[in-house]
Amino acid sequence: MDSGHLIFDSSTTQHGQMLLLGGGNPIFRGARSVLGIEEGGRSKRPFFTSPDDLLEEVYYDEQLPEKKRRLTPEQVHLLEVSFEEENKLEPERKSELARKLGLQPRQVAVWFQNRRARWKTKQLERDFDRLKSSYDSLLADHDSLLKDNHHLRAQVISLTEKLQAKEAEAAAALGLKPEEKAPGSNLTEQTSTATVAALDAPPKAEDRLSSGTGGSAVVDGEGAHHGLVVDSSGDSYFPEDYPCIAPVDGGVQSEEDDGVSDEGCSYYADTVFPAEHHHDGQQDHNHHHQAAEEDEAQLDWWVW
DNA sequence: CCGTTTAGCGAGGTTACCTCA
DNA sequence: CATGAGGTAACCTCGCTAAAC
Repeated sequence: MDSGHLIFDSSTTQHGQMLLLGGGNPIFRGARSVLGIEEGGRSKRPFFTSPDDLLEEVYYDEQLPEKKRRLTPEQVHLLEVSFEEENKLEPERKSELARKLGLQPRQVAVWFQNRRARWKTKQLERDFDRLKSSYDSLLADHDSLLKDNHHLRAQVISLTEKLQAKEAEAAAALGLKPEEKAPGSNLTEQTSTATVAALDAPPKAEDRLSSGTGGSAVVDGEGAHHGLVVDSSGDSYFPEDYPCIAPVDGGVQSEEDDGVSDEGCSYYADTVFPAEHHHDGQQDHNHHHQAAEEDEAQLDWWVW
């Protein structure tokens, strides 16, 4: 099962050292041949069967292992087209492609393997960018809300003080003592107290999170200006045009779809955002209250 | 049926070659 | 010309699966 390294196979050793010939003849340095690679690539690859082969002019002329060659643009184009159709390669399609392209089936298989790896790398980069911009937007919203809150609180205090002064004046005009309040004056106190309390209190979980009105407290309103979307079901914080991001709730990807799908799906789904931030019908209903309490306890959500 | 062997494939990681700035 | 970086073909290892025995 192990790869059969022939003496003159220039494949690397376990530590990446080259097996060089005759003191490291540069001619054969790294000459990983694309010739004679048998399907499967784990059986013997017929490079030089004996040292004598190397000394023959004919071999040099005709059988010198090819240096690694880039595929031609035409070959790459056809492979790309095929990859677009399906990023996995069935044996039949592999043979067909190899025949069309004049390549070894093994080369086609290797190209698809590498292509999937490249696709995955790019996809991860795209996902990272998306997540970062979402995070930045949310952070900006959060900062903005904190400022608003600060401003409103100052206003409440200021207006309350003015009202109290007016009440004192009214009481004086009626000849009442300062500790005696004019009729209805306690209403002002109650109102201002309630207002400040509202500014102090952390928002209810159902206000912060996606709700029936279609959005979180953060994302509602200004969030929309940043292209952020919490849709009516609260499934995703990703923009609507984000291609095929899996629903966060129950968004467990199938085995077949393990992030390497050709569908352009994100690698991130249920691991990115806490599940409790998304509605999930009955489960959400059952845990809503508890989750809200935990949120309030754990998050420094309402910071002055 | 059940365990073992074999072969193929995919993911993840690595190496070495090639190209280009 | 030398060199370092980036892209990529080819490879290795490991795990999994299915077919054959």
